[in-house]
Amino acid sequence: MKQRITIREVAQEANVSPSTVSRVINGREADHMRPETKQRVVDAMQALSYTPVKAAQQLRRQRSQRLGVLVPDISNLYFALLVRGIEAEAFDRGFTTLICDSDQQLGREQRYLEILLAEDVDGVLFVPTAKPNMTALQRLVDRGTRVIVPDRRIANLPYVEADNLQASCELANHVVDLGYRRIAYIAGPEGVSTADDRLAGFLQALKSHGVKPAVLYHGDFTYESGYDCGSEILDRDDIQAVLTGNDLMAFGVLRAAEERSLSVPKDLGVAGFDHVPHVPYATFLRPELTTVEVPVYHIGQQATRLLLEGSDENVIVPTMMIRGGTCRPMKGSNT
Amino acid sequence: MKQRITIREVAQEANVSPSTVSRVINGREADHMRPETKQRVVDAMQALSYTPVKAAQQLRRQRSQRLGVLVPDISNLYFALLVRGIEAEAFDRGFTTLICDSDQQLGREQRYLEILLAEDVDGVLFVPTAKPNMTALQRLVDRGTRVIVPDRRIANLPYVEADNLQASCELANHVVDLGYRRIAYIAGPEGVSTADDRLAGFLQALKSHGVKPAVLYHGDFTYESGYDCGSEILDRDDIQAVLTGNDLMAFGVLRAAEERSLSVPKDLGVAGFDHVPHVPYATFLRPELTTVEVPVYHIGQQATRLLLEGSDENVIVPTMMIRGGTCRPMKGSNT
DNA sequence: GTGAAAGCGCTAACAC
DNA sequence: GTGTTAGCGCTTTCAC
Repeated sequence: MKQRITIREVAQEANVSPSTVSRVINGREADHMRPETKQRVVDAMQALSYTPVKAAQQLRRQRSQRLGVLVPDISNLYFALLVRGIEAEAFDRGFTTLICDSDQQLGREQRYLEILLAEDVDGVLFVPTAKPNMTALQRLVDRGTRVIVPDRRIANLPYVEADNLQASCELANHVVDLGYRRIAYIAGPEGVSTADDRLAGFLQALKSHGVKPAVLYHGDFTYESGYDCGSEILDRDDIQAVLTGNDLMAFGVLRAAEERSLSVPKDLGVAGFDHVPHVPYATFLRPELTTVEVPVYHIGQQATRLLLEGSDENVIVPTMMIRGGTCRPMKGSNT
Repeated sequence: MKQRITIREVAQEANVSPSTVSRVINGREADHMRPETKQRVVDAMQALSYTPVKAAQQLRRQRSQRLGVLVPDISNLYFALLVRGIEAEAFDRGFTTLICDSDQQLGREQRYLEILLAEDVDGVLFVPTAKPNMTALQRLVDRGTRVIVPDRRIANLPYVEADNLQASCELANHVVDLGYRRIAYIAGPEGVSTADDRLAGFLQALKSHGVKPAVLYHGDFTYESGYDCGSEILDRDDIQAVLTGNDLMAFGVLRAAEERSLSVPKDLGVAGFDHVPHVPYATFLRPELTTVEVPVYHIGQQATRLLLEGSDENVIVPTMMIRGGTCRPMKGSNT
């Protein structure tokens, strides 16, 4: 267990003072440093394979070059892709990311917000589970930590999200245009902006066509809730199409349809939202789902960029409608 | 932007010295602390909603209570589940995790190993992309950082993995028992122990039955490589079954089969390995795949446990064979 | 039982 | 241009 190399030893090796080494580390050669001095330092660092100790830098600088990321479930592909977008952008800008998984539990979420506070992160990307815990969040904000909300809207925090309302509206329009009239909807959990917006878009589209929603359920974005609500809906026996707040619930509906020997889309129309399983093998899903693609990776990148650039603006990213394996861009998606 | 609360202010508020506060923070009341003193401190911490600054603790203690996790791709469900297992176990033990995504690039992997060194993590869970970068790794080990390898074997580092060889062998036996004889295999990338072991198990099984592998390809665990190799294999027109090193490549083969109007399993047998898409909607994959379930989440937990308990033993976890929606435990899986 | 004091490794005034 | 010095917030001997 080798002893750790400090800035002093590098200084000694290079025959300079610690501050000079520090200047090199921090690219402070702008203050007219003699090139040969710098070279000596660089060589010494190399020779000793020196790496500055982050904790010491952090303590001194009062900045960590570290971002906190708090998501409900990282093994949910939706969030995994979001995290990858964040991570990629942060890495490019020399930041590391502290990724935290609240596992959908408010207790853990709260605990993690406290940890992020103690960890002294320079910024936080926070995707709340449901109703976020405001007190813990407030303490972060009060300390001057910038917080941004990817894929959601809460409180007065800046956000980056897809235009869920608009996209959901277009999707519903499409379904009505296809001739479906007795349409059921399974929304996501109330209070989550993505769920609320998608529901609102659906309702708006139907209203504009003078069609009344046949029945409305609230699920919780899980496969199981889609299956449960779907089962109840299909037992009514008069529904022509079911739309859902996300793809996972739509899969639950498909399962319920299959159990009733309903063929999709012949006997029943089904549409989801978010197009998460855009992994290659999604092409093997039978039947293929009509849905809207939400560019989560891009949302992650964008949010990180805004966070690090200190911008406070809100951003809406474009979506794409997916049907029968073909995509057509939606309004405003020429970016 | 409120000013950060320090241990001194807590001390002042509680009318004690900083050292006493520190003793409370670190549960040092074992050194016979007067209960009322402790209470005063606790109250003061509460009142000021004080959180110790991690960087300072870390600098002083020379330990970070932080684990580094380096994986090839976190949006790959396989690794996402692994990471969740790690994260859950670490969280329970009061450790935070620094999750790093090498994006399959050796350069990034190297860079991240250096970052983890500087971050002063107490341990590293490292899933190398392919041939790991030994120099960077060595520096970590030399510094006394414990490194464990989940789901893989490299160098002389302790590891936790499934018995890929045994499971692959049983799977291949099953396929032969079903009557298939002209069997092709698409292995994962050479040098990755999971890929090598699965290939070895396959070969061993066939040998024991006196069956010669019809043809052997090496893919790289991606869907595309499965599709490419699968296409070439199926163009030969004499293959009865294709086995692959992981599920993703098997999906590529399914796609190739579909394009040739081959029905699975009627015209062609296909089996994968790892059973990653065990999300609910995997039940909608058509056709359903025969495969082996690798308990990655559990591997992550186990590895973290061993890492934190300072154990150097290697662990093999049991697997499960999946066919037609039913599971039967494999040899030794009574754990 | 509790306090005083000395740093952990680094950066940033301020000297010179 | 480069060195000296004083901490960042905490833990941990060592006193008493």
